[in-house]
Amino acid sequence: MTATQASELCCPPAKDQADLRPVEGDEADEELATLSKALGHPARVKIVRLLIRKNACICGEIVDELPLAQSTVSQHLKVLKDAGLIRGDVDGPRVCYCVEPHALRRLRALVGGL
Amino acid sequence: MTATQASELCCPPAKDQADLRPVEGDEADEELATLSKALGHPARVKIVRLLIRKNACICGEIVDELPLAQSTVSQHLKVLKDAGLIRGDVDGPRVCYCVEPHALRRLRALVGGL
DNA sequence: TTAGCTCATCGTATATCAACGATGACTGCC
DNA sequence: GGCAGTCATCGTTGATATACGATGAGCTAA
Repeated sequence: MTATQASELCCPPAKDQADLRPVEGDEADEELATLSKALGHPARVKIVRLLIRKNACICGEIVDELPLAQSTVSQHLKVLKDAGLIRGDVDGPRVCYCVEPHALRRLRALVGGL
Repeated sequence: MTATQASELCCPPAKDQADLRPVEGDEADEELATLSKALGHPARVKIVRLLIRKNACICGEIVDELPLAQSTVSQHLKVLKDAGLIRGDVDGPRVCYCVEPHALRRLRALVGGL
């Protein structure tokens, strides 16, 4: 791997433990709304896809892939992080972003529960 | 059925034809963002659930179920309708709302495609 | 026709979002 | 220490979103 490629710095194999929280009720509604809102912008959808496709991604790589300023991308990353959809691990001067697989599973469960 | 209950006025059995559109690419990203954005508010999640649970629903019933003004609910319904998630059929002085099953399936496919 | 009911739309106020450039914090290298 | 690179945050601007009351449009029944 090269220095400009994200690696296994973050994103551990993610032990698959079941999520036993209900997919209905007020809390589930809030959760689904929060996750949906985070995905409610094309740029953020693209970011999530990018992170999935490359498994992990340095912030700079994401900026290169999108027609947006670095500060704007950083803002979108913050929205996704606040929603729990992605994680950012500091790697020296860089930050390695990756998706939170359990959050994605949770979203699928909530949407499937509709 | 009583006058205050939604019936089979709208929501036909919905013939199950497969959706062949891709779950990736720019168009899919826009679509997922649009649908997600529409679900990105707790009140709208509750509305969708209500419509699913009752199969269909008169606008007034929805207003009764939510702690929001009628005009606000109407606005949320418009957002959901514009996103294609629900449909509203006029029934005399009332409007019968119901979910668009294919839109829900499409959302599941798009989220599943992540 | 009139009255009443249901719902959409308008107008408005406040809050949040989305985008950018500029700046600051932090790291690693010389 | 000083410098370059990477990314987050700040400050700002314009656009949307959210909520409400008030009003209007359309139907039904009297």
